[in-house]
Amino acid sequence: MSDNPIGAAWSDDETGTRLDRAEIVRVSLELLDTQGLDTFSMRRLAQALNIKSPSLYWHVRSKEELYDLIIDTVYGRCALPAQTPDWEGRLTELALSLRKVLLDHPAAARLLPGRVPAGPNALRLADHVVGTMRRAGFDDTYASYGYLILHFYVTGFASQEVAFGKGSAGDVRLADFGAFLSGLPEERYPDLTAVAGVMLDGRLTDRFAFGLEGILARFAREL
Amino acid sequence: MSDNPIGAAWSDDETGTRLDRAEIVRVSLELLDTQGLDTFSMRRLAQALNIKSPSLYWHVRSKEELYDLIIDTVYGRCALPAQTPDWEGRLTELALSLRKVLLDHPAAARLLPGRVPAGPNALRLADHVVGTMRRAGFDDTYASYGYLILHFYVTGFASQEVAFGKGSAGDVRLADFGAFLSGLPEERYPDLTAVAGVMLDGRLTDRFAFGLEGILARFAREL
DNA sequence: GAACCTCCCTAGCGGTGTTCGGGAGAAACT
DNA sequence: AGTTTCTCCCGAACACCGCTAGGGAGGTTC
Repeated sequence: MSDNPIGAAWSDDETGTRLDRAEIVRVSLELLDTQGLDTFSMRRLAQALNIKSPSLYWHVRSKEELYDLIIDTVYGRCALPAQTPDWEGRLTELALSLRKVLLDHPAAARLLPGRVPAGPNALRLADHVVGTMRRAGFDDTYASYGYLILHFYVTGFASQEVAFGKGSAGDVRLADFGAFLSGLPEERYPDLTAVAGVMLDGRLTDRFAFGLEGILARFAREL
Repeated sequence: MSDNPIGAAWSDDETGTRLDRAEIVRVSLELLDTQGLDTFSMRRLAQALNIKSPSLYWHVRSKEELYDLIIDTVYGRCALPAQTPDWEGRLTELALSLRKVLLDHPAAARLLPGRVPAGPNALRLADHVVGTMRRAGFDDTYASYGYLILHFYVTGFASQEVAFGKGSAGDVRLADFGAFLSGLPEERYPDLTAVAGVMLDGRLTDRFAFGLEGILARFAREL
């Protein structure tokens, strides 16, 4: 009956596809991307799935578990770079692409802090980082350093970025914050107000890469 | 009547002190430190203050505003380092002490991500960072780089740290996470499981300082 | 004495995550 | 074929949440 074009059309329009965790996460992410985190609730999610909210708890233990699933799905959208001997370049590429994925789903990125990334996709990513560093010559201690510091840096940076408001070009803009700083009393915050202007036109990608470069260079010194 | 020893004793025990925003924030922080963020609510806070929850809204516009006040109070506990020509040392000291302050109030630190630090204490800190870098010879662009990157790094790191659970010595322990990693299937995450052991005994302060060192060194190259 | 201001109250609205018990329908076993 | 079991969804309800409206007691100011 799935060959039936009518049935197929119906199942496309009316979400006749069987409901499972993957579908729940998919719709959740869609809802988060379009409506934001603040209005997200189990009842709204259920409504989007043509279901009542208690039914969700058959598939998911709690809202927290759902959040974990959502986050790991986002992690899964981050492609692992190809295996090249240039460990520094690979880690840079990985960090940049993970940040980009997180910024593509700012509402989901807000879920990140306060959560330990223990899903399969996050672990696969962690394993890749550790493996890259070990194969580059780092011992186990520094390899674990590398994973933790990079993880903290990327997720911390990204989650802070979304706090400043997302811009149109996929890059966060500091316009509002810059304007706010400009309006501060000059005598109390002389240096802040002085640099408020240049904060306006900053591309955070550059600053992210700048700090990342420093961290990786610090690791390179230990080789 | 405040001279009356009986009245004084009563006002000590029964919190007869006048209620203002500072007192509200003080009790909020106390509640957060002892009970955690998850059980914190306006009703519970009101109960701890011997009032009913609607009365809070006379002093505070919303729960979000209260959170802002709490966070800025925590920022206020971070002492600014003395003015020395060693900008790198000063910023290191500042970053370390800010992180320590945040980890001293883990529940409050969880409020940090998703929030722009616009309170007076946070701004004073920002001004100090920017001023330090400008006086060290950085131009306005790099000074604003410095503030943003350091802010993102410190707050991101700290808020991620509390997610991994706080240890007794004021330093976060990764014991649980390390044990979790050890239990993973070796064939799927070969490198992660291999380094799970050394993750156990890691002091996150060292890793925090390690990454910080790299970031600051990257800035030093631009001088 | 009247008007105002400060600060707290009761009552209640609309929402939340979550649990409980049940029930319809498909599947599996006897 | 009948019975049991399993899957998945539902209605009702609980306890709690942030927050608002309206009011009232007590002090301060004209």
